[in-house]
Amino acid sequence: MNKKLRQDAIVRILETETVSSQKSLRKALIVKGLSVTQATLSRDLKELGVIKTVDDEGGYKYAFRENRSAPLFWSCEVSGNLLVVRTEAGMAPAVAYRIDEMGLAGVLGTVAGEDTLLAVVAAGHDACQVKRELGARGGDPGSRRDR
Amino acid sequence: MNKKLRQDAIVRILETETVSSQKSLRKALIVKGLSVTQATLSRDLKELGVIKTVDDEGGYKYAFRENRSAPLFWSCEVSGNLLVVRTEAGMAPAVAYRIDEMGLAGVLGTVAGEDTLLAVVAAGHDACQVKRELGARGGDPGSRRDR
DNA sequence: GGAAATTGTGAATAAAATTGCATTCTTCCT
DNA sequence: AGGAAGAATGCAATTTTATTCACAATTTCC
Repeated sequence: MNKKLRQDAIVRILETETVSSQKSLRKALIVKGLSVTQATLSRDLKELGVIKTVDDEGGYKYAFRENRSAPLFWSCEVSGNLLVVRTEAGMAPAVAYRIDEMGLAGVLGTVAGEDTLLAVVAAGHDACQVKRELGARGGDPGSRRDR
Repeated sequence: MNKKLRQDAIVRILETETVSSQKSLRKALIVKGLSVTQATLSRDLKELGVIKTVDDEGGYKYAFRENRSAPLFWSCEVSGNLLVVRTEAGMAPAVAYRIDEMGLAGVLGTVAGEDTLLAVVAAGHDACQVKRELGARGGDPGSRRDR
């Protein structure tokens, strides 16, 4: 029952050392007292989303899958004819710009603070519908998950 | 000497189809009239920065390496005690925020427009040095290159 | 122009990764 | 506790990928 433990160790190793094969990763784990077969590593790496990439100039190197297309914003709530969109600190203006660019039907305009922006929905348009539109194009699927 | 041609074909194939092994990629190429060996594919893929990732739930899939950590800004020039940083449209405030966060020695503060920001360098500090510091942490290495 | 280096490629082979299967642990239920 | 169901893992076989070697084609330099 040391799967979690082992995978954590793998993450730590990949974060610090440069590993270019499952064989050498296995060696590194054994040093840490974790004995596994290469087969298990293959499964672990797949599970962890670890991929073999090209190390600038030369060899291969295991690394984490890039934060798959980072979400544009963190959340979006409706209040009356307003959409309240929360973003990463400092990103609100940029996100507002993006939303403007989208040209979503029903969005009259946006105003951005630092980490929050408001999008004003035109009368006769359903703010919730707009929210859905927006969500489909870049909302955070689930909560934050980086590495 | 159809290397370029072949690699272009590979790119096109990977963009449209889902490929999970070099063998099947080879088959796809042969269909297009391009005959190559797996060995060459291995080399091409490495060269193109194509990696084997995990296709959401289940199998493997070849894909392009993520735009390796997109550059924070496009350019940065020095004028006297000012750094003029150009960014993607709408991103200047966000980038300014990031630069503030970095806490670079010698940067007194930043002012952001839409796609340009100024960083004011304190007297007694070398703006060029600051620029270098900054460049090391997110400038665009060469020009834009997405896919 | 021609020798020398560089580049591109396939065939063969080595190395690495994945998978099927059997076995061992874990959980959960009754 | 007893035991079934499921998860985890090793081992072995297989598949897939990377690399080595040899040579042909191309480019680069006198």
